[in-house]
Amino acid sequence: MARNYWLFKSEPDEFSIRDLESRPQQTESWDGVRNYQARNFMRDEMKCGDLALFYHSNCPETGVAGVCEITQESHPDPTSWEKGHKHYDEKSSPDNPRWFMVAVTWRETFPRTVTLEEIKAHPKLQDMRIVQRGNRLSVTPVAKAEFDTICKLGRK
DNA sequence: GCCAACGTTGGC
DNA sequence: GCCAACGTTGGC
Repeated sequence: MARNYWLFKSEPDEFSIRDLESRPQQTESWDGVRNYQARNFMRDEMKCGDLALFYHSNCPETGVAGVCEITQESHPDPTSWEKGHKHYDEKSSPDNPRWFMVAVTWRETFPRTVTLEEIKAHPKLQDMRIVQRGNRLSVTPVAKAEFDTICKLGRK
């Protein structure tokens, strides 16, 4: 089975690729996703071994900062039933979880960020959801060719 | 900080 | 099931 490719958005003030790199085993649960489409991608389609672009949003240099790998497939997100948690949802419970998360492991931080501006200007990256107006999904699928193109840009 | 775009909620 | 109101996202 071919692996799939993804893009994960995160505000670096909250959680950056450097944060992931410095976690134990360089691994962290991607909790807090509260959007059904993004949840369904994680729950139904992500497999161990899939690779993901780590995108920094809402910051001085928005763009792809590196790569991580899905190392644990989806399971219920316990922060969803933790009262007082920022992402608490009263309709989610251990018996009937509404939200799911995967775990990701750091793979590389690019020597330079591939900026949104650059992605928007690149002829091969025009179909990426990140360049489409008003796109707010925090987890999106990416084509292998797009993934490879971005890695090439980030590594040089 | 602004504001357009979007997803969700809830009254009807 | 419609849709207006609302809250959030995220580029700028």
